[in-house]
Amino acid sequence: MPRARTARRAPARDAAPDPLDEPEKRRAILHAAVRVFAEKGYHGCRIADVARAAGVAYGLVYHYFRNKEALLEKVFEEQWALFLAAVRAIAEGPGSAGERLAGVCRFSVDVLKTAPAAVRVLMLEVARTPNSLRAGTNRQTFEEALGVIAGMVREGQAAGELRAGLDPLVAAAGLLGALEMSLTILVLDLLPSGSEAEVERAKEQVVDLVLHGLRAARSPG
Amino acid sequence: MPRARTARRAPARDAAPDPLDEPEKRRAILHAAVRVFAEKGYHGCRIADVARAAGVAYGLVYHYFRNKEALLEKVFEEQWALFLAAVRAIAEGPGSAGERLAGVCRFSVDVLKTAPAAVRVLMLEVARTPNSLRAGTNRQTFEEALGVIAGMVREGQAAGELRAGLDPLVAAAGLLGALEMSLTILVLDLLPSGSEAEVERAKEQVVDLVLHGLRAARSPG
Amino acid sequence: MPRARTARRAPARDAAPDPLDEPEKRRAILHAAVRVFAEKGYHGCRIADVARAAGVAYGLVYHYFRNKEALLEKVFEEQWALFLAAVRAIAEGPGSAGERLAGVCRFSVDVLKTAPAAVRVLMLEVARTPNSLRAGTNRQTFEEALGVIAGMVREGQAAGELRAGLDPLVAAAGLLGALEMSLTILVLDLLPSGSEAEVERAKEQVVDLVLHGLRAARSPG
Amino acid sequence: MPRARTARRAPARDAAPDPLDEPEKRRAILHAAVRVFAEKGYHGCRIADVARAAGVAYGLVYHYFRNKEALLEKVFEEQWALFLAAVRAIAEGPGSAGERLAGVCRFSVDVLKTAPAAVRVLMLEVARTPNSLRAGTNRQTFEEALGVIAGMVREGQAAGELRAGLDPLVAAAGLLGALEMSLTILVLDLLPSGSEAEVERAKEQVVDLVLHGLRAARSPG
DNA sequence: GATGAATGAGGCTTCATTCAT
DNA sequence: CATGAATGAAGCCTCATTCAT
Repeated sequence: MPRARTARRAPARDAAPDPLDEPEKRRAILHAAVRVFAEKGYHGCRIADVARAAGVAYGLVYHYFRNKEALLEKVFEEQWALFLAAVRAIAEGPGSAGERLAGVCRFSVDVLKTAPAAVRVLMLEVARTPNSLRAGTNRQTFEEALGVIAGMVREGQAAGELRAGLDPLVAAAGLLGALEMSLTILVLDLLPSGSEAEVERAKEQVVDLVLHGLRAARSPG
Repeated sequence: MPRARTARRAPARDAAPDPLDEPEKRRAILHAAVRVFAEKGYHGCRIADVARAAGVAYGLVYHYFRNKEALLEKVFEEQWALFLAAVRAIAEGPGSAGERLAGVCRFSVDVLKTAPAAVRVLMLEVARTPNSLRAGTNRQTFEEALGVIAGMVREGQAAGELRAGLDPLVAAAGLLGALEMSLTILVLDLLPSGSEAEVERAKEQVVDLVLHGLRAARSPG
Repeated sequence: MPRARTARRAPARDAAPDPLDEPEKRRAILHAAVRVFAEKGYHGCRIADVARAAGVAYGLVYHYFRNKEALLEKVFEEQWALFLAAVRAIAEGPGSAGERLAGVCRFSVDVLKTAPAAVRVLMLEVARTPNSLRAGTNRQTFEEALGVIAGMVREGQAAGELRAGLDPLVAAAGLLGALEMSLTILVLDLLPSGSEAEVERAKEQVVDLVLHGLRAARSPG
Repeated sequence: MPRARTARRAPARDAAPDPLDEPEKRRAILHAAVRVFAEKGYHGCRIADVARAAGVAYGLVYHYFRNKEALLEKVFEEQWALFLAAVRAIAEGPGSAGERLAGVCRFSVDVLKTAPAAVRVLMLEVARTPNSLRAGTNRQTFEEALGVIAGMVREGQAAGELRAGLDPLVAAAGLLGALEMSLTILVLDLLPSGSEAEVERAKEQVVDLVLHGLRAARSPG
């Protein structure tokens, strides 16, 4: 009698399990980790904090993840994967390159509203520890995101819609950077972001900045 | 009995001493801290690492700085102060707003070539730990830099040189962010940066991107 | 309703079950434990290691044994019981005391060839942890073995075959000790023990040493 | 001004410092470790126990020793070094080979009276953990001791004083083993060892056993 | 000033053991 | 019987910080 759906292979500590089959508590731990890392920072929190936030026993974290760092990796991996998937969907969707790049910006700001904690982890912690961006899955995922965006830039340039001469990689990095720092000052409340309208406005500002740059259309300079 | 010339006010742990009178080893510690923080990150290094790199006993670090965090603050303070001073000099110098903003970008990339470690500290660690940007001198310094740049944007807008409608703060953040991420991919070698010429080219790309944005001047879109 | 043949008394955790009726997996666990304890030592292995080696889930170990220590006790008990039974058989068999003691030595070395892991457990772990020989079943079993051998010595002394004046207990301990250390250097490969012949020779050396001592028959001393 | 005697090189965690210059507390820790390991066994004690017994702070143990295992190694090393030195002195001293071997046995038993804790560590813990005798300094030291004793046996055989035909290594191992097990039963109080006289008697028994073996001089067998 | 021995709290990690299925 | 997810106490080790010299 095949115990099909319930068949659960060995916990496979740290390997990404089939989402449909993923133990509920493993997910709880990952969700809690996002919140806790976002709140107190990777170095500022203890595994115990994550476990408590997840409502599980201390040791269970180590049942599912090799150690604290592996947990962080996993969190990054998942968050970036989500982001990357969305960016890909936009990149492969309809619209001109400029429209799609604008879409990426808008999406990013929207996520901030929906899941600020996740964004903070991505923004404040990802890639910020030396040797984090420099190696491993994170770097790879980051490069992929960069590549997808650079690809859009390239398309736009080929279509004559975007300015030629710009290195697509530099452009992509600039876009992500501008995006990130803008989100950061939103997160840090350097910019008024209380109301829906304010965030909406900030969103268009970012889009505008990245697409049109600073200079006035018919600048005297 | 006045020990006139040697009269050194109480070590003034952690206060910035008169540069001319600053003990050589205090300076050595600060320099070492920049390198070590850049190399291994604040949390990834021990006071002993800094002391060793400075060639002093680690007790001495505590002679000059209240604790590890105070040392970090001081490092940030100095690095940002240098950056801020340069940005201010450019901001108050000659040229149109656009030219001066371009100057800031060029200066930043140049610093990277001269002192990559210092830049990495600024880029990777500053403001990236939750509660670090959110409070303290760092945030203040960051806001100042943001303000100076936003000021230039405002001037440019007033002069009709830069596009009105853009929030100067968002623009400033975008500029810093684009700058940072571009530098980051340079640092991470995602962009070829071996030769002088390559770095020079990257520099102009960044300037270009920030000032003109992505869209072609007479885009068909 | 008597479940006659299948009637298995409550698992009787840890009690030695009727050998004929012993669950196969219980035996597998015990066998695995001998190997694993021998390989990594009691403290150096986890219950999970034993379970894995036995090919069962580690929960099952607790089905059959109260805890890790009880498992160790059981392993010792079985190994020593086997050894003790053999020694007893020899002791009660034919031959002079000297011949029988020689038989014990020969048997011991032979076991090493057959089941080196089991010997290592006996040699390296038994009784070596403070409080292990000092109390519990192990000590008792050890004392029994000592007693049986001392008995043979006593018989030999009574028969005038073995030197009087020697404390039988000291003699028994000396014999076991010499045996153990000799086996140890075999196990550790301090002595060439690759070939059958070499082991055979070592065996006779040990017998010789214990029975005749070091001094030459008509020593000048 | 040369600070000759006080000149203390870097702590050299774990390296054997010049005895004359060894920090008092380092010595205290080593002494305490011998006692505590002997009392509760390596696995049965915590670093905190050692620190408390030594009257120092927890962390100081790690100032002088890399970790718990390194501390154990050091303890073994020192104890074996002392034993080895004594054995060497006896081996190189006057007397026939038999007399000197007897001297080794007597010395060993005497040490037990003087420093039972140290002996227990040597007896019960040394070489008893798998992979302890098998590698590292311990094995080497053990082999040396074995070699020195085997050397005496060889001399005795050459002089016709000891029985030829015996493998010196087996003989040395047998001697050490008999010695150890005899000491063990003394330590474990399987043999009455309360009074001075009893221990003295046991000592001669061991000497007798090892030198003359079990068999009666003119055994009927 | 300078040194590094000494301190001890904090936190990660392990792993024996329990228990629901 | 069998499984392995879940628990949590225990203990090793790190490292910021203090202090006597």
